[in-house]
Amino acid sequence: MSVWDRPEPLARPVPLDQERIVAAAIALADEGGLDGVSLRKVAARLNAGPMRLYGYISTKQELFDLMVDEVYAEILPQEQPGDWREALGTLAHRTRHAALRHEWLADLLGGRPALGPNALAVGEVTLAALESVAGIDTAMRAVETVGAYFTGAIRREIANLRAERATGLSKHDWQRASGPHLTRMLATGRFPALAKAVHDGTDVDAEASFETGLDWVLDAVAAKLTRPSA
Amino acid sequence: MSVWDRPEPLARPVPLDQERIVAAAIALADEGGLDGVSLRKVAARLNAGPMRLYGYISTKQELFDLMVDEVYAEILPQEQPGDWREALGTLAHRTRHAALRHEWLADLLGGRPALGPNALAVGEVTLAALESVAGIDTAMRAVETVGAYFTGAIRREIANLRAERATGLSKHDWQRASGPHLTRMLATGRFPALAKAVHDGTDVDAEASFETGLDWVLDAVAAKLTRPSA
DNA sequence: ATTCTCTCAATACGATGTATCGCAGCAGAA
DNA sequence: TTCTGCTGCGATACATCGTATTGAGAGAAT
Repeated sequence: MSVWDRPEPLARPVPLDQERIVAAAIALADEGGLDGVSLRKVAARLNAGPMRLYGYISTKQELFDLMVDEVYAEILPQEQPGDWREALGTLAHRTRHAALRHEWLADLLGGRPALGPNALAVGEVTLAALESVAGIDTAMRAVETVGAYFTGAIRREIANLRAERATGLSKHDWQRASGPHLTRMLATGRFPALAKAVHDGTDVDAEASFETGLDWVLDAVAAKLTRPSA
Repeated sequence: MSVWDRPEPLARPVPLDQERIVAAAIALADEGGLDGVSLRKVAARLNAGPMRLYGYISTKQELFDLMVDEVYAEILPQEQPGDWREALGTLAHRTRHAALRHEWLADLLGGRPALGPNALAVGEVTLAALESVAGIDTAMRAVETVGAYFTGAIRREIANLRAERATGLSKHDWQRASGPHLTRMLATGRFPALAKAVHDGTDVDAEASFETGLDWVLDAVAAKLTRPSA
C-alpha cells in the first residue's frame, strides 16, 4: 500500500481532559442555558461519544459542580482585599458579574455546597479578611449572612431578567402596562399595598437595588463587628 | 343483556381539576424530590394518561409554578402581624418551615418570579405591614433585602442537609473527621483561615445560624427605617 | 505467534416532556 | 330512527436524555 492510501492514523481523538470537558460544558451553558447542556452535546463538541466523559466525571451533577468551581476561579479576586468590607463587597459584586456572564450560575448558586478548590480559595481569602477584625464564629456568621443575601439577590435578579426577556417587555412596562396576569390581579383590589407599590414606586434598576441591599447588610455586619457581643 | 353483564359505566375517571393535579405533584415531590415528579407519574396517581394533564397545565414548568404557589398558601400567616419586624420575621420563619416540610421548595425558591395568587397575598400583607412605617421605595427595598437573605439562607441550609444525608454524616463529623475531600484540601495548608474555622469554630445548628443572620438583617432594616434618608 | 487481559466507546435501555392523530360519543338533521 | 358531522380526550409516537452493559480491539505476556 502506498503512502497515499494509508488511512488517517485513526484520528487519535484529542486526549480529552477534565478541563476541556468543563470548558465545553460552560460554552454550551452560556449559549443555551443549563438544559442546553447534555452529556451527548458536550461530548460531541469534543468529537467523542457520550460515554467518553464517564472516565472523567461519574455523573452529570459532578459536571455541574466542576462548572461552578470553574466560575469561582473568575470570582476569586486577584489582589488581596484591603479590609473586611471590601472583601465581602467585592465578593458579592464579582459573584454577581459572574452570574451575569454565566446566567446558568444563578440556577446552581446555593444549590449544593461548593467545595471545589476555587470555591475554597474564595472562602479562604474572605475569611482571612475577617479574621483580624472578629472572632472565628462571628466571621463565619458574617460570611454566611452576606453570602445568603447576595445568593438570593442574584437569583432573583436573573429570574426577573429572564421573565422580562421571555415577555419581551421591560420590568417597568411589564408590571405597569401589559403583564396581563399581574395587572388583572392588582385590578381586583385584593392587593392594595402591592398595587400602590407597583403604581407609585420608583423604578430602580437591578444593580442599584443589589447595591442598596448589600450596603444594608454590610452595615449590619459592621454593627456586629464593632460590638462583638452578639 | 342482563344487568350483571353490563360493563362498568366506563369508570368515568374523576373529573380531575388543577387542585388535584397540584396536590398529587406535591405529594410526589415530598416523597422523591423534584425529579421524582414526572408528568407521567402525576397522571398515574390520578388514574389518567399523561396527556390528560395538558388540559390544565401547558408545560411542566407551569406545574412547578402552581406547586410553589400552593406552598405560599402555607406560608401566608393567618393573623395580621403586629409590626413590620414581626411581619418580615415570621415571613422568613414560615418560609423556612415550609421548605423543611417540602425540601424541593428550596430548588424552586427564587428561581422564577412568584406571581401566583397566594404569593401575591403574602407580598401584600408583608408590604402592608411596612407601609405605615416607611415610604414605598424603602419598604420594597426592605422586603427585597430580607427576602434575598432568607431565600439564600434556606437554600444553603437544605443543600447542607442533603449533603449530610447523602454521606450519612452530621456536618460536624463530616467536616471534622471524614469528609475526605475537604479534609485533604485543608491538610494542604493552602487554606489556613478555613482550616482554623473548621477546627476551632463552634458548631451552631442551622436554625440558630438562620436566626442570627435574620436578626442582623432585620437590625439593618430597622436602622434604615428610623433614619429614612438612605 | 498466540492467548489473555484490560480499556474504551458503541450500542442498548428505560424514562422523560410533549406533538400528533384517531376514535368514541353526542348533537342535530333528514 | 338513522346518518353525519364535530368535538374533545387520550393513546400512540417521537426525539432526547442519563447511564448500564457489552463487545471489540490494542497491548502485554507467555
